[in-house]
Amino acid sequence: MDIRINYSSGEPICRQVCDQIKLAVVSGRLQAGEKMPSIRDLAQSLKVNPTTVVRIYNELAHEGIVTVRQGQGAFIAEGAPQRLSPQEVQRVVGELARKMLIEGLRMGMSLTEIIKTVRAQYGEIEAARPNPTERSQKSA
Amino acid sequence: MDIRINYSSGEPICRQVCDQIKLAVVSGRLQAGEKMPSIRDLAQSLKVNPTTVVRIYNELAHEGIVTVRQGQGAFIAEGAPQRLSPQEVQRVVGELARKMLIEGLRMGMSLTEIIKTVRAQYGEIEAARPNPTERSQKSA
Amino acid sequence: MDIRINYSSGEPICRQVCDQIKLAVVSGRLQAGEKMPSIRDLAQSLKVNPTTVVRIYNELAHEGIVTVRQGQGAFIAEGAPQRLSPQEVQRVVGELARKMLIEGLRMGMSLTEIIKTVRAQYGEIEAARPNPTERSQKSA
Amino acid sequence: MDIRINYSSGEPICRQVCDQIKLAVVSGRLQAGEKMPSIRDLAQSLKVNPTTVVRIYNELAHEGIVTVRQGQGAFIAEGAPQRLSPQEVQRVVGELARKMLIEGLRMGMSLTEIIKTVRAQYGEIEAARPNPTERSQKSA
DNA sequence: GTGGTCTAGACCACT
DNA sequence: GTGGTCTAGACCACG
Repeated sequence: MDIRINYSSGEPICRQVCDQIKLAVVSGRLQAGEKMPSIRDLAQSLKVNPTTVVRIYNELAHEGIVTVRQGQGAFIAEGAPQRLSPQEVQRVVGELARKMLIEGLRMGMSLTEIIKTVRAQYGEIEAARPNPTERSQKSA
Repeated sequence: MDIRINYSSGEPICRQVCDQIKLAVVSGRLQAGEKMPSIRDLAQSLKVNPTTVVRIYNELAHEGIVTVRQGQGAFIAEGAPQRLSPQEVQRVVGELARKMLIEGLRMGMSLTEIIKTVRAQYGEIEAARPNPTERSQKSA
Repeated sequence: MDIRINYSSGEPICRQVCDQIKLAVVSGRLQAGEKMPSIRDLAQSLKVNPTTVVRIYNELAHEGIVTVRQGQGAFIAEGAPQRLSPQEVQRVVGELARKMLIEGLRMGMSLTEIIKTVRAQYGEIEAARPNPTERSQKSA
Repeated sequence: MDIRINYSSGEPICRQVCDQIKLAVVSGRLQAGEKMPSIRDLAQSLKVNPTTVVRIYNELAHEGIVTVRQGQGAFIAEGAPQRLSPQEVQRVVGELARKMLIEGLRMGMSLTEIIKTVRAQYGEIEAARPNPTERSQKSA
């Protein structure tokens, strides 16, 4: 799964792990229907308490990212189509955008530079996406 | 000061206030050298605990945004509030951009829509900025 | 708060408590903005573990029923307008309706009787609603 | 048998299957005396663990919906599957109605809309019922 | 004082 | 085996 935890960042472990799993889903590294490690296995590999993983899977299930099947395990959910209303989506992303802008502008970046950074991050997410049909192409 | 607190967002109050003060600085509403309200005044106007304001001023001082002069109060710092190296700036903003992208993409937005949202938020920030060509006007 | 827990029903404690709080909210017994008991207090009065109450408040916050303010406590949320899309609402209620119908029909009730039961339950919820302006009227 | 399992709803599989069999009984698709599939057949067609089917038949037998005859298999029970007193029936359905109402009202639906949803669900159940005037037709 | 997170370990239901 | 819930108690951040 390649999840890395920064124990000294102050950010809660469960948030870190959730974010990395979300990223893996968005970038396509985790495909819909794919089975997640069991709570006990993931807890062991991350060296955290099983109940912490329980919370992680719970939160992801709440957000519609994984679905949990009793006795079988957790699985990446099939495309979660619009659980939230479009206004909510807009509001959530708008808030994150504002936060990013405040920090960037405060530290002297221009809007253009910030958007360039956004595009660069998007490129990284896309680059992580497995492209099974064109694996050998490097700079397409 | 026009600081608005969202008590129900789950985001710590001190963080909200810090962010809005930073925003006021980058948008030019607060000019270098300007005096900040006293701790007890700000606490009263924001209806928060004075110790919370203490923490806010401490954090802002730590980030180089205000300077506290013993017995005189807190002032917006003169120097550019840019303590971090360009790489650090890039890293911080990049991280915020990634979080925004992950949420937006996950909820079905395209890169184009997300960037549109960023521009819209930037517009709102700019709208709050006092018009630089009419600096000398006091009560416009 | 008048919350009663049935320890032998097999239904999880947190679900029971959540349901009763939701009921109190829709019936108006708990008003928007009202303060909930602190985690420790509620835990003590319900004689459950504080972490169980943490889970309860967490879930209610996730559903937009309460808002939690760090260091201040939990409060009934101001009217949560349409967090879910109308289709989701329809789906959720439809599922609950179907379940009720299956049980009722299986046990020999007619659609008419079932709907009568629904109306009766609605009456009970309404009856529990505090009516501050017409308190003395009995059978209005 | 036309049983559909929603693996991602979080509801236990055994409960889902039980409910659908009950539904088939009340809607007349399964007639009294009719033979149920063998445990291993049903397990295979539903792609679930045989022990899950064992539990399902046990639960249905316990509720008086099927009767298990040693060495012959399970059959839909002859007598009306009404074990509970009218008061009990009222209580069970009332509880389900209340839960439905709480969710619906909380999400902004009116009583009228909720009852409309109930009728719509009833319509779907009726649509699945084989036409009683054409009972003798086998392959209609 | 408030809630948030994490650990540790128990017991249960489901597959 | 799987996840779900609950208890017990620690430590931290926020107000």
